[in-house]
This record gives sequence, structure tokens and C-alpha cells, in this order.
Amino acid sequence: MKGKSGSQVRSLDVARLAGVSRSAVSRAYTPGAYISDETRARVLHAAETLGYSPNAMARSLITRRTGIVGVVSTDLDNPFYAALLQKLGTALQKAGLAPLVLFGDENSTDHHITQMMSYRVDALVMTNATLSSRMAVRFAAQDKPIIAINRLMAQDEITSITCDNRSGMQSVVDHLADLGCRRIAFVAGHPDSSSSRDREDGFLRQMAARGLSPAGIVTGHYTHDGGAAAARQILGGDTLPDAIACANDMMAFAVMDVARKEFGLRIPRQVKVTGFDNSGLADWSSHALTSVDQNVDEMIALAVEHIGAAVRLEPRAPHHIEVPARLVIRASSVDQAQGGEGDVPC
Amino acid sequence: MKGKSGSQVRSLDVARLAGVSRSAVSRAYTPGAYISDETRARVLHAAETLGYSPNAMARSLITRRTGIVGVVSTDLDNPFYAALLQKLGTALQKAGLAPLVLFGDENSTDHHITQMMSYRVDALVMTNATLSSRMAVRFAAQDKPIIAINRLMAQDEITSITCDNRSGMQSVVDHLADLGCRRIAFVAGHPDSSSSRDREDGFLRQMAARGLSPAGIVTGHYTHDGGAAAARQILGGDTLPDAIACANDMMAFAVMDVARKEFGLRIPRQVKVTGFDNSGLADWSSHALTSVDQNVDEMIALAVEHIGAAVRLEPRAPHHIEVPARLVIRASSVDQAQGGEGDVPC
DNA sequence: CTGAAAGCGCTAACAC
DNA sequence: GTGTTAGCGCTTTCAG
Repeated sequence: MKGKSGSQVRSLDVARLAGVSRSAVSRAYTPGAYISDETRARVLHAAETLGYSPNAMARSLITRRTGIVGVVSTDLDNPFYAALLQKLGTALQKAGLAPLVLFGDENSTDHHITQMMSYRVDALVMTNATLSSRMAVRFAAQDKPIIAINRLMAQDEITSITCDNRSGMQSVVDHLADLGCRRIAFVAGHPDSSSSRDREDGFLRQMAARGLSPAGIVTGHYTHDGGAAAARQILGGDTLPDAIACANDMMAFAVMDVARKEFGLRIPRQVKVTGFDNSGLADWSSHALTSVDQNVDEMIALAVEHIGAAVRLEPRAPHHIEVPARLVIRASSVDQAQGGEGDVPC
Repeated sequence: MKGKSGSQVRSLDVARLAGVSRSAVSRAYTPGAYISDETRARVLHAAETLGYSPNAMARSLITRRTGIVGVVSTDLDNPFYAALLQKLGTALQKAGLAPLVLFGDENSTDHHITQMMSYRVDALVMTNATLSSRMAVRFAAQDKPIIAINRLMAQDEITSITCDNRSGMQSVVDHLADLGCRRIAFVAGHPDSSSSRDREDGFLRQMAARGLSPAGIVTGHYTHDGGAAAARQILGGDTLPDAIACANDMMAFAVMDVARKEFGLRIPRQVKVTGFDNSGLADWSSHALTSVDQNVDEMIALAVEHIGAAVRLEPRAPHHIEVPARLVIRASSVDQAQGGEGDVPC
């Protein structure tokens, strides 16, 4: 108990106990290898009694694949990204891969990416962080895929998977315009992000198409605090908008809070509010937020499929995929949307 | 460009370009190794031009440390756990470690733990999942620490770091009793979890100490839906409680929604609601939830310190640490707690 | 179907 | 300070 503690069980130990060679042990763990059922059983039994599991690091040295996928994430305070990470991680596990997660703090990302590269991850997934071109080139030179979910990146080496942000936002404008709104304000996300630009673009286009002009456009940086500040600016102006469309849910939650608490407004009667992401909280009755569903499950399925192909050494060329977005209407834009309670009242 | 693509840069390549031996390259990356500043500079320069980074897998084979920490997490829908994961991951990175994250789906955990063990992680952190004793023993036999954050586990091999759940809940009861509440109901978490049991225990003890008897105890399984169901049961009874204390924030949010929307109750005037976790959402004005802060930062600092010690081969014996919990009072229990708005009104 | 031998990329003794 | 040598635990030809 004492002497052996800390020592690792090696394939050789298993081989000896099972009375076979190390090759046999290896084959027992390799699907589709030439090995008799009997030997495999003997090996597995020996492994079980010894508490052996193959050393993935040593294996990766020779197979040149680690089974590890680097995931760069940030902002788990945003429930949308939290859910995205959990779903992505689960999907990767199901595909036999393991996510090595890096929480990017915007500036130090490159350094951490180097760390991930030293673990020879089979693929890199960025959920809302960015990647320097230098790193992208270096990584892609290894024929390993880089995938950006929910963000279109400038580099050619990167596969982007987004929802159709433009038309998603257009459907919001249509919805509000159909309800009779004439003065619609927009709370944009982060100026640097493609998703925010696309959503804003969709907003502007459809406003023009409906013959409306925006009742103000303010940046909220995709954060709760930023959304609150934007709301104060918009609602503190001369004329009240009849709707505020937000580029994500987090900002919409803040906008609703400010509109109610600080301006005493009723939602949706006096002002309608919409978000984008359809995060879990949007469905809580305290928020009941009309939002645009990004179809996360499909984005993730595509990402995992893309990674799987690369791991099987059938790499696909980088490309941009868009999944459809879908408007989900709730009580923040429509009276009684939830079944007769009227106006989200508390 | 074409022929070399996909091939990995090895230390030998760097050594040749720099005109030194592979050992020199190795030493250039080992802090505190005997190497002249000049050769280190030459090596680093060569590495830079070749795009080299040391292969952590190969290194781990000989150093017997991977720098990877396995993190078992679940339920990122709960903002408390999402924030916990992000903070933990960030703290590990800062300590030079990388988190390999596993999302446990309760039943298949053991299988996935085996996968993590095959990566020879230096430590295992469980945030709210459980671990079978068999796995715990097997892992601990490698002299690697297992740490449970926010959950006390039965196994001796495991270091548990929790907040003082009992006294945290007691302070809630004191707070409500001081406000004059006499009929306080309790929404418990998951029966299997120590945190829920401890919080319930604290509730019962302090109720008794204040000469009060519980106005109903219902299990909400720590989930939003479970909390909603519990609220319906409690509020649908004969006599209305004057307060509902919940074992976590998620359930409290649901309780507030049900109380307002389905029973038309005003909070805190007709019924006060409290949570536990002090998650970020508790501070939003739409919730303004009185809650108990778990002191996550301190729990994480302790966890990372414990892991760091083990990685430096100075293992500490498993033990149980409790950090103090702190009551945070907001408008869900006290009128005008937020500065004169009265009763959380929408 | 099985075993022997070679080597993946790296670090750690040990000489110099 | 530096290079040489010998493995770390595993998979994979290649014979048998």
C-alpha cells in the first residue's frame, strides 16, 4: 500500500499479468485491431485488476493525435455562452474528444494559445474570443482546423459558423413594424464584432425597407451594464421610442430593468423590448423576452462534424456556414403572448 | 509551403538551426536551468522563426506531470456554476495549469473520468458532480489530489472546500425573523447533496432557536423548474407563508416568478423570498434577491493553492475547509433596500 | 493472430 | 555551461 503508491501502471505490467506481449495490450484498446476475443478479454481483465488505463500522452506521441480540442471561451456571465460551452463540451465528449478550455481575457490570449498548442490540440474552437493572424497561420500550418462559432473572423484559415444574424434582426424589425411600431431604437453590441455589425446591418436595412428611420442607435458592448447605460441614454431623450431592439439578450434584460425601475415604463404597453440569442433566461416569466434563436445545437453539430473529419484525417477546407435564425415571440413585445396575463406586470 | 505542411517542428530542428544540442533547447524552456543567456536567446530566436513550441505530451512522459487539471462540472445553466467555472479556469491558467473540462451527465461520469485519467491529469476538481468511491481510490493512489468545491464528499481521499452552509442559512433565518416573519417555508435543494442538507439543517436549527416552526419544507432539486413546482405547492396551501427561504438562487428566481405571476403576490410586502449563492443575477434589479454569498474567490484560491502544492510534489493531506458565508440583503426581503423604490414593482 | 524491435519528442543524469 | 546517452509508455511495422 505504501511502497507502490504513486507509481503508474504501465502496459507492460498488464501484459505480464495477462501473459501476453505489450502489443497485445495495445491492440486490446485499439478498435478494429487484429486480436482474438480471448486475448482481449484476458488483457481487459488484467487491466481492471491493476487499475490500468492507457497513457494518452504516450499514445499521442506516436499516433500524432491527442483527442484534445482547445476551446477558447469568455464571458460565462452571459448565459448564452455558458450554455454554448456546456453543449459544445458535451458534444465533443460524445465524439470521443475532450475539451481543454481557455478563458481568454482579451489581451493575454496569444500567450495562452501557445500553451494550448504545446498540448498539440487536434482543433481549436473559438466561441467569442479573437485570434491573432500570426497564431492562426501557425496553427493552420499543422493542418488542424480552427473554428469560430458565432463570429466571422477575417483570417482565411478559419471556419466560421454563425447564424443568419442579418435576417434574424430583419425579422425582429418586421415583427415590431407589424405591431405598429414607428420609432424603434437599436442597442448595438461590440463594434469590433461581426455579429454586432451584421445585426445592425439587418436592422438598418429592414427599417429602410419598411420606410422607417431608427429612433437612435447606441452601443451597449453586449454587456448588462452597457445595456443599462444605453437604455438610460435612449429613454432619457426627448421623444420616447415605442420599441428597443437589442443585439443580444443580456443587454435586453438590462434595458427592461432600467425602463421599468428607473423610468417607470410598462413593457410592452409603453415600450417593447427585444433581444437576440434566445438564452434560457429569456423564457423565465420575469423576463419573457422576445428574442431570436441562434440554433446553437445545429451550429455545434456542424462544428463537431468539422472537427471529427479533421481528426479522421479527412480535412475540409475552411469555409463559412450560416444556420437559419428563428424569431421567438414573448410578452416583452406582445400583450398576452404568454396566455392572457397582459403586460408583463410583476 | 506545401511539402512541409502538417509536419511538426521538433526540438531537434531548433537545435540544428541554433547550432546547439537538444538539451540546450530543453534547458531554454526550463526555468532555472543552467544555460547562458546567449544560448537561450539563440534557441528562442530559432524557435520563433520555426514556430516551435515544446511538445507538452512528450515532456509529461518524462516529468510525470502534465500541467492539466481535470474539472468535472455540470449545470452551467445555473449562473453560479458558470461563474465558478470561469473563475476556476482563470485561476488555474494563472498558476500555469490548464483545465480539461468534463461535463458530467450524472450517470456516465465514471466512464469520462477514466478518459480524464488517461490524460494523466495532475488533479481532479469536482464542482457539483459526484465521484464513485472506486474512481476516487484509483485516482488518489497516484498521489494526485481530488478536490470537491461546494460539496462535501464521503470519501476520505477527497479534499472538500465549502462555505459555511449551516451558518449562512442561519443568518437568513435570523434576518427574516428579525423582520417579524413567523411562517417561513423552506425550499430544499437536492436530497443527495451535502450542501442542501447542511442548509436545511441550518434552517431548522435556527428556526428552533427562534422558537419558530417551519411553514412547510419542499424539495426543489436546485433547479428553476423544481423551484417553480415547490412554490406552487407552498403557495397553493391553506395559509400563506410570510417568507420563503430557498437553498439556492435558481429556485428563488423561480419562486419569485411563480409568486408574482401565478399568485399575484407582491414581494417583499406579502411574501419575502431569499436565495443562496449570491449569483450575478441576484443583483439585477429585476430580481434584487437577498442571498448568501459563498465567497467563491476564496474557495477557488484555496483549491488552486492545494493543487499547486501537489504539482510541486508537496502534497497535503485531504481535509475539509469551510470559508465564511455572508448574507447580502436586497429588495426581495426588505422594502426600499435598493434606495427608496419600495416593493420590487416591475 | 501474435511478439520483437524500433522510435514518437522530450528531459535528466552523467561526463566533459 | 554544454553535449551525450538512456529511457518515459506507447503503437506500429515486420516476421512468424
